[in-house]
Amino acid sequence: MNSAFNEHISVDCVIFGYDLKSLKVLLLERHLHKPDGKTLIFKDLTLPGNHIRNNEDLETAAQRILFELTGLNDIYLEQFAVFSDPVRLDNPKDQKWLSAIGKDPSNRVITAGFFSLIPLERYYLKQNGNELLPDWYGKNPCWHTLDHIGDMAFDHARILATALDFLREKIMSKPVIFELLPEKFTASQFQNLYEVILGKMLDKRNFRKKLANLEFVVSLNEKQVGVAHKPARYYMFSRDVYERKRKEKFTLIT
Amino acid sequence: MNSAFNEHISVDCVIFGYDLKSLKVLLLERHLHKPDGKTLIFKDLTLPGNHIRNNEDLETAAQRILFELTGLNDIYLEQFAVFSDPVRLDNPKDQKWLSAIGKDPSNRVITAGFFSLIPLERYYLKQNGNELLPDWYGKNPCWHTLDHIGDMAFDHARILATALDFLREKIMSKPVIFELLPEKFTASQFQNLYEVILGKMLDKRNFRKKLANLEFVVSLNEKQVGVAHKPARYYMFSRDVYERKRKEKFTLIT
DNA sequence: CCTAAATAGTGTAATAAATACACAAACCCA
DNA sequence: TGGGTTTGTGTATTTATTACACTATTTAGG
Repeated sequence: MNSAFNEHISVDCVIFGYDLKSLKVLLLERHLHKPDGKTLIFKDLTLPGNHIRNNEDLETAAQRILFELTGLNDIYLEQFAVFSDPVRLDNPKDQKWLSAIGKDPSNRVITAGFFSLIPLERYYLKQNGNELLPDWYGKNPCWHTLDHIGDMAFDHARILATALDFLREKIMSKPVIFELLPEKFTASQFQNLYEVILGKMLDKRNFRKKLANLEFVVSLNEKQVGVAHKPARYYMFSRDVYERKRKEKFTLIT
Repeated sequence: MNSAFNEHISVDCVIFGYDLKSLKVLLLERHLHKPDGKTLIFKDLTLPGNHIRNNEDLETAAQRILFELTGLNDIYLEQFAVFSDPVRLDNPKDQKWLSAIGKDPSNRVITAGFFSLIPLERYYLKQNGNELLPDWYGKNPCWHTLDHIGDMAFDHARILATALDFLREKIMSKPVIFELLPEKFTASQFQNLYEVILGKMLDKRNFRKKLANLEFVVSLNEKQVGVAHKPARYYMFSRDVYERKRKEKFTLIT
């Protein structure tokens, strides 16, 4: 048991964030240059990922990657699927790229997809404090909105799509949505986040009625200041209350 | 790309069945004998599993195992988790066993857990038709109820427990429960299956009211015959109706 | 043939949640 | 002080949820 990389297994992280307007995902750039090191053959996007080490499990590997990229180590992380198509690395451009970086392009790699939710404000804090490598080994990490993402490496577009489906289902049954929000948030920000994830508008009054029934979303005696409109009340999520009050609903099937 | 086994990755199948009384899981026996081939060192239970082949993905490998074991190839199968603890094979008895069967006990193996639901009647049809190997290479496959399962190999007890949690969640949101029932079933059989999976009793009248509102569970004009009590009406699941009528409920969080 | 044993099948009243829908209130800025 | 902007609220209707107890239909057995 050592800490060398296991060449057969990798993890890829789909890291979501919310900037109070839209849902974002953190992606890296991949560049393939001609041997002269200058002429660009192609450029596309990848999910942050890496092979696992022989002494770590999948979750630990994903945590490692997240920490390297965001400086954060207490963020929401969950494995959501494994991608094991025997030909998942077999596109010509991916084969070229593997050869170029000195890997055996015929080596089979299976990857576990991890799903992570991060409060963007915490990322920006690290970034503004210069705690993050500005261009991360030339891979230039950037937050992308989900509607115009360019070409992606390997099967990463599929992994991303699967993660998004997973997110949509998850927010309906587990209180994970709060992992994307700042500690205190307004009802509108909360509603908007549901709307951007689900891709549909929700009725404001009915939404707030449901919100009022969520005992674990507690309303603070604090309002927005300095906004050019009626200031909104802040709410926060209480995990304590959630754990105590979660309802064991029996629903047959929905 | 060839069909040799990949020594790094395996799949393990948690195969559930329902005999109209209780929930069962299909397990194999593992025996370790002294080199004399007679004295038994230990005997325990394993989930059916195997390494994947280099030319198949995880799902295909799981299907292969299921087919070998049940003769069925159109049954419900879903990956539910990956087990990647670096020390998952490191219990002394497992190490001994790996050595005894000629494997390198220090080789790391990651396994994907698959979750399968099979209508027991179909299994018994195959079995009674002598289409199944009676003792399956000495591993004596048997359906076990979940309350008294003995010692299990590797981390298989944990995999099984995780699968059971997964099942409990899944039946509340997707129509998978019908995969365990015969084609036609009575309301009581249906309710009992929920009860044994969830481990709690449900109110009969309320259950039937919900059942009546499930448009995709259609009531047949057919009753039990030959039972020593009032014969019950049969129902069946209509996947067609389900696909057309499934409700897109918005629930915030439950 | 009558009875017992077993399970099926049904209704109501009270409470809680879901839906559709429109206008006044509070703040900043110019 | 008026205009722009976003917050925050209520009602009526329909639909689901819960708690709860008795009659009906069949076979088996004396």
